[in-house]
Amino acid sequence: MVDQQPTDQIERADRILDAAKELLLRWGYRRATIDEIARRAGVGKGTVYLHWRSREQLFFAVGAREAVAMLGEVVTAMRHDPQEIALHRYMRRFFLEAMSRPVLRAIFTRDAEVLDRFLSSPARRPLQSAKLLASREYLGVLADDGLLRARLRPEDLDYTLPAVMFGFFGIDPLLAPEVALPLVDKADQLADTLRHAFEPAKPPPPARFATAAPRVIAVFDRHVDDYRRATYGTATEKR
Amino acid sequence: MVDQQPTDQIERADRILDAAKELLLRWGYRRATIDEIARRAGVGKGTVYLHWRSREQLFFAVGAREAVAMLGEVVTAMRHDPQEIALHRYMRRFFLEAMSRPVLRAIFTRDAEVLDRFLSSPARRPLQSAKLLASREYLGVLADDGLLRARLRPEDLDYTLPAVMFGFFGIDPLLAPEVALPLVDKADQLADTLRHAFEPAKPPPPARFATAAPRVIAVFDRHVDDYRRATYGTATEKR
DNA sequence: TGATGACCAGATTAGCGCTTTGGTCATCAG
DNA sequence: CTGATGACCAAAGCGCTAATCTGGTCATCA
Repeated sequence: MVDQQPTDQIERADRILDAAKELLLRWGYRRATIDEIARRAGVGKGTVYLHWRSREQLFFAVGAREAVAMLGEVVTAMRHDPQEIALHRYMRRFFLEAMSRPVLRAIFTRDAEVLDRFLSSPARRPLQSAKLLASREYLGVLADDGLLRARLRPEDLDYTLPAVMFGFFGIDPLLAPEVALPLVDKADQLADTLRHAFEPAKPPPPARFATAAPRVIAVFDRHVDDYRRATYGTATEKR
Repeated sequence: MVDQQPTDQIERADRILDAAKELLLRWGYRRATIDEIARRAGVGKGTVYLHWRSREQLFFAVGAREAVAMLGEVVTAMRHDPQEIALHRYMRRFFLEAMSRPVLRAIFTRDAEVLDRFLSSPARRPLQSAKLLASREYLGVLADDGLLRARLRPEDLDYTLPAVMFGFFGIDPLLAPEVALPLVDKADQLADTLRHAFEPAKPPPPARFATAAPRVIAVFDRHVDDYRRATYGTATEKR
């Protein structure tokens, strides 16, 4: 921990992030101005720039904070039941969590109404990266412990897994309304698809999950830290 | 066959469609004007409207003609080797064919540069419909002949299959350049994914494909007819 | 010393003629 | 008489300018 931030700084950052999130969801990225965000957070505009380098970074932080919350749920579930580390279980939860959080849903469904030009902003990329979805380290642990299909190398998933996930996140507006499914059913379909496509045909013994779980959890804990730093960490950084 | 069109009418329609396709690919939907299309096809503007009700319908016909060509290849392959009717083989070919034909590639990758506001035109929908992708009838035949995974009903695929396909068609611009794959490798990944996700774990005996092939081919022949009619058929229809 | 908001340049929007274009139909050629 | 045409029209699109807004800075202040 190099530069732990004082609590009141974190609190102020949270107030600003709350205001930014609120305005983002109500008015969309374009109309959520720094002036209005600062006003609602009860701080001066300059103060916002004491926390984040730019408007883009501020909104990235909004997403990063949501990612922290989501991954927190994921890790909690994994601690409670090691089988949750299975790719299809993780992705099922990821899908449900992401779709239930308006900010993350906007990001993962690429909602142009909400995100507007933030969609094509480089600052958004880390929020949709392979790291957030399923990092190499995570997939490496699964592969090492026989939790992926035989002859499936982790790098095969670099292309294929994002393709499938992107499909499930984005397909809705393209389907006729009569094909609509409850969210949970979509998540189940996704889980089924991933399990058959990428996991061993016969379910691995529970012991194998127990073995792998600590390492998986360590990986995710690290990711959570990364995103938490990205949320608050720019304030004291040098330019 | 109610109103078979004279050959010279078909030829003229093809000339117009050629010009429309050329301009669509070179200039994009927005700038491909009816005037210029008519000029290049060597006909008066009014003549275009003797074939299609509107500009949108004309461009739909451009896509429908491509679909006919693509499905023609598919059917030919199926006649040559009954195993081609397998979902993963069909979709592999579909993906490769669609990605190799500029018009279809623009449609399936939702290329905004080329399609512009044709993207949100209702006339485009039948070109991306479940029918073109994998009709209920086709999936029904597969299910009846044991070519789908046990306990997988065709209607389960209504949502899931388009989701996966859409993902593979659309993921490219979202991935880091270093993850880029040759087209054929993407098609192979897609085929692998679909086979494991939706087909029986042990490959069905060849005889089963031979049995099912004629019915599958009949289904596709019907779809080809539908799209062919959609390509040329509006000329003599009443308003 | 940390917070602020007046300030500025550059980007965005609104207003407004001018041009382009999808679609029609009176006219004409064969 | 039939099928093809292009002049024509309303409406949408475009380019231009002036006026407004907003991200980001920094001198000033509590």
